[in-house]
Amino acid sequence: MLVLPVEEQLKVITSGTMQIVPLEGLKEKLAKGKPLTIKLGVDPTSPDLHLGHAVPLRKMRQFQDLGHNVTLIIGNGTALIGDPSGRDSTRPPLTSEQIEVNAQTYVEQAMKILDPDRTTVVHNGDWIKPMNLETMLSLMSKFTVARILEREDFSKRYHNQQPIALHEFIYPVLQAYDSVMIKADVEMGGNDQIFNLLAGRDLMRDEGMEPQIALTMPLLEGTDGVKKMSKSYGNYIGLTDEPADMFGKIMSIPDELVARYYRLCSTLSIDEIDAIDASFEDGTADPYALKRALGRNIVELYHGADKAVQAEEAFDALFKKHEIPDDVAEFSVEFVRNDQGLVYLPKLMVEVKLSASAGDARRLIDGGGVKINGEALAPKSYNVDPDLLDHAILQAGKRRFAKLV
RNA sequence: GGGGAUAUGGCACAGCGGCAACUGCGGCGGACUGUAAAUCCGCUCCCUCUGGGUUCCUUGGUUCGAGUCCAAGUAUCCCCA
Repeated sequence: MLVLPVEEQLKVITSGTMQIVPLEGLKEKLAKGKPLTIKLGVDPTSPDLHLGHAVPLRKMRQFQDLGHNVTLIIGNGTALIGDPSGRDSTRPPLTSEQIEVNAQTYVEQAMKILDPDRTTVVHNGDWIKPMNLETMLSLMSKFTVARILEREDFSKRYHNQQPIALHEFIYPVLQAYDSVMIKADVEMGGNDQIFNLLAGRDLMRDEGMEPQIALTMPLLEGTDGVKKMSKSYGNYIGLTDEPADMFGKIMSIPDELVARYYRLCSTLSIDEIDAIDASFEDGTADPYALKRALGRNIVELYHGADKAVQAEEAFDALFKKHEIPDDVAEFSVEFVRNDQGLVYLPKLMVEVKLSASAGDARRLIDGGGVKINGEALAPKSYNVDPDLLDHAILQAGKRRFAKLV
């Protein structure tokens, strides 16, 4: 299976990667001609994966396609700490049950990208939880506080006078220990993981093993085009997002990000991606067409070809023709009439989840952002005739709908 | 263990004792568009609202009135041990 020469493999492996430390070491490992063990550790802190999580997963898939093996480490042990990487505050702890549930959905979603036949899934709680204090202390003695404090996220928190809890310091130590346990050849991670990955190298060397190669992928920017994709920023594209939603979110990324998304998220070949890159470079690219094609590609990857076509059609209907989508969420509500027999709309909008509060709904109406059956409401028209609302479709802004039944 | 500093709405940063609280970012809505970017306008604690209610770490106190003053507590950071 492993027939490709080292240089050919490197072309695939280096596409889109941020750092490979050290590159020479990777070449040496590849030159042995044996399948390597590629490690990715994941903390099941959130049950939903997004395209940002998919970036390293896709790189792993490329490794698999080159004939290498992947070990996915479910961090049910390390999750007790919560990875401080890139964080500006301590993570809230999770319960074991939450972690189990999250881990399961994580693997389910990851397998949309990975090749299950070449993937091994292990739980680091298996060796972390039974660890005794002696082993623990011996591990911790291999790292110094100054070294750990070098990390940007820690030193930043330190200088910003934000708290760092003691247990957060041992996260990199435990992650490094995982590499020892599974004898990783390459550990992957987001670029914010570089410190943890290098800690793995140190510890492996300490244990007399050949140190792993650290390979990092860039952090994918979210739909706002600025901040890294993250659920808490609300700029994420979830792997389980509905096809139409996923397509729409991809369409809303800034043009500058299209080439990058192709590189990090699409299934196109390296050559095709290089060509797209080049077209952006020399200004011959058609960003709109390329973005649509990107949307199709990504939706197809996670939902299949049929859904991708439907998603694109639904997008056109909604945003080019301004049609009301046919899968609007339905609500059966009782109309509460006032003395004049009218219905107070703001309250109703809260009930059908179009608005967070009545006051918010009132402001939306005043701003001209509320429509009933496609008709915009005049400012201050908070009380409406119930006949108008009968089986009506309410719309808040451009994309939020609710159907009354 | 001793000394000092800080604590304001999603974030950042203001706030002579009369404030639902300056400003920036973010977010939402509208116009323009390719649901992009840029630009312009409006909104951004809750409430059927020309008004009412509840806020500025917590609890007490001073005061006609406190985010603003006092006391205690809590949390974080800094210096010393």
